[in-house]
Amino acid sequence: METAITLFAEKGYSNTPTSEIAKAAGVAEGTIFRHFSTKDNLLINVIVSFLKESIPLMAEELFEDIISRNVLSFEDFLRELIKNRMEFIKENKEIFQIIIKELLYNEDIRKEMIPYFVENVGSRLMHLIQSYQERGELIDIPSKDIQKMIFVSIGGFFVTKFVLMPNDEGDEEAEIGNIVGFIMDGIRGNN
Amino acid sequence: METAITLFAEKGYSNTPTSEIAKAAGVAEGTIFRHFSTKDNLLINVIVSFLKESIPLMAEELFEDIISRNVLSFEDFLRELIKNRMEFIKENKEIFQIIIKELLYNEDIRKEMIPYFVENVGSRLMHLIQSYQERGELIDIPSKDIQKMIFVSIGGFFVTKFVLMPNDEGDEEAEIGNIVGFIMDGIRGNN
Amino acid sequence: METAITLFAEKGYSNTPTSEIAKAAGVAEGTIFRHFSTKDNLLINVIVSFLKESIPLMAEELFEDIISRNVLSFEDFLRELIKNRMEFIKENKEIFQIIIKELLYNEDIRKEMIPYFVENVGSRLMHLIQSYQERGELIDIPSKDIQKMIFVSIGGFFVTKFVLMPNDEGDEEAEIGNIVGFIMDGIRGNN
Amino acid sequence: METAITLFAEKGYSNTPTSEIAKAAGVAEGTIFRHFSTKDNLLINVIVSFLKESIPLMAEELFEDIISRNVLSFEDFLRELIKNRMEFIKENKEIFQIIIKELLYNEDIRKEMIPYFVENVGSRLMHLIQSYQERGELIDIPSKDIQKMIFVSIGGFFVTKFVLMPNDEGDEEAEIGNIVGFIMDGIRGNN
DNA sequence: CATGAATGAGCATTCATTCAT
DNA sequence: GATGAATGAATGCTCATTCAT
Repeated sequence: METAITLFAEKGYSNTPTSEIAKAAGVAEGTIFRHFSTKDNLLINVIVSFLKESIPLMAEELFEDIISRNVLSFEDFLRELIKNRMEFIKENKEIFQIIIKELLYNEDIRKEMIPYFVENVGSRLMHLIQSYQERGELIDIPSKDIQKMIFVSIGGFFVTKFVLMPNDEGDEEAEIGNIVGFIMDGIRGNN
Repeated sequence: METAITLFAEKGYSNTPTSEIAKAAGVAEGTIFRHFSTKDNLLINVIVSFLKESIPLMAEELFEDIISRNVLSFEDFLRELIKNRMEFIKENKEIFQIIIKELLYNEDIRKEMIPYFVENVGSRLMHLIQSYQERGELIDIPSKDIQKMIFVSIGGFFVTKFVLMPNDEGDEEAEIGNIVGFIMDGIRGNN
Repeated sequence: METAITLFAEKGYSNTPTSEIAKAAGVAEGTIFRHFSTKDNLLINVIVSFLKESIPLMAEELFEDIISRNVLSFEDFLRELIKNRMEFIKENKEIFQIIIKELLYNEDIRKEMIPYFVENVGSRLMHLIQSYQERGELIDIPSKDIQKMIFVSIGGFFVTKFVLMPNDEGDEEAEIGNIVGFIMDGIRGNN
Repeated sequence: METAITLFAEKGYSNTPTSEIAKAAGVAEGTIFRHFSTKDNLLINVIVSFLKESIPLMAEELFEDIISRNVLSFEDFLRELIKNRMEFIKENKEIFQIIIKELLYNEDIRKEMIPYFVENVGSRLMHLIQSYQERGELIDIPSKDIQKMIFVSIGGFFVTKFVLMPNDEGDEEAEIGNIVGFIMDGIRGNN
């Protein structure tokens, strides 16, 4: 699976022959099929086992904690969320690239992943947004719209940084500051 | 090329055999290769000829006009920009899907398109942003950062709407309002 | 198709790789699939096009002729039938072997061929038998039973001669005499 | 071996993976190879151990008995033979199907089985025929020819009934009567 | 300039067989 | 003796590309 992740990330799923995966992994081609039965299944295994690990973790670590303590401002929460996810993706850069690519390319994966993500992450974020809205920290528009903006901004940021332009180095601290500022206050000048 | 666009959008470039394109287009398979010499080249032709048409148009129509007249607020400009591009993408939904998909999947295309786009659209937008910054309408951070936020927000919005979830109908007017509001003022509550 | 016939007859359908057929036929492997799309389809083509040629021929040449003239004894008819079919099978030995083998091995082919054969050959033979029965030349048991005996005897004879023991040379004239005598009069001694 | 018999009969030898046999038999795949060393060898074991059991039995039960007592007419002997073998095949339907199929498909098996069968069953039958011929009960043609007719008729009957058209139910008593009558007296009318 | 048959490298998958545990 | 993971050669099939007509 590790070898597959590396190769899929490099050349894309459908441009990576199983023979190459086998050779790179130092096993026979048959072994791959004994374990995963299908090349498609290997991809799904790679993705699912990553998500299974990462999404609950993310949910636990961040949301529950924060909600129960109720200590942070939404702005601080956002910063923590982005920092935390950025570290995570940096450690799992390759598989993140695969997921993003296949999300667009592969309808089956799209159909399975989007609802899974919305359900697990979306619903928690939504509650959080609502509780901050009640305290007046966030604007009073449908929480679903706020959530969507946040997803698009953070997702777009990560996709740009890790998939579209993976070679652009930037000052991460500053980038995070920028995006948090942007999500919170937009770009309007204050005169 | 029209047939190719339709099929590439439907099933993805690498899952569309040239034989199928030929049949659907009512020509012989050889004819495709006489004109484009390579399947890759057909894809590039499709994308490039679309961009050649659309980007200058976009540049002319919007930027020059606006800058010379100097009449709109940045918020109004943004709204016009998004409306205009939304119409355009709606009319060219299929090829937009292709470009987004291949942008992620195909390194060659990514390497060719991103600089082209940055140069043609980015530079103009940058100037515009700077002139609005000078008037104090936009915050005083590096104009490049502002531009990036705007790209990510608008791009993410379009990708979500037309590629990731093409079946979700929504109130467009409201959506545009939301995103413009978000880009300008973020999500912070006003108490 | 000729090459396929030879190889299928030699080693059996499922033990003959398409690669070998291609090589032996002096064409590329892809060419086989361009024409027949499937290995199964190649087999079916081989068999069907043979049957299409042979069965109507057999029906015309023998039955109609004989019935209309009404000249032969059933014994003479049998002799003619067997002689004629023997020549035919000798000319098409290989494909006969294929058909017999696959008839047993391949349920699909069995399900298609038996009814086809019964309908085309069986019904004509049945009428003939009945008309000979009316004249008292044949015993008075259900014509279907007579037909079945004849099929089994002639079929068994051909299968033994051309498939099971293709290397046993024998005096054909005598063999035919034997089998006609056997079908007509059995093996009972006359004391 | 029992599991193999069932599966070989169902789908044919070469369409039955050893993995499936192992699973259905509730043993590990390696175990099959520990016992039979080769898939081919498993088939041969299945067939040979069946023949070893059945042919001597057949020889003993029928021939010796009959010859020593010398009581039956050949017609009665035939009837007994067919009845007896029919029961036997009904009890071993699956393996009979396998043997018939592989007899045609597999040259090695054909080369081994036909001589074995001829030697064990053929020679005894030949003697029997000769003794009946001496008494004038059977026609005076080479006993080998009579034997061949009988083999083909009975064999063809069983193959049709149990392999080609295993779903056709029929009145067995009548079928046996028909075939015995046919072998003894043929189909000629008596006027 | 269009055609479409031919090509053959490339690929996912199967399966009999081996062997360390 | 049994196990079952690993093996890798073999196979049916696909598809971009070529080229004679």
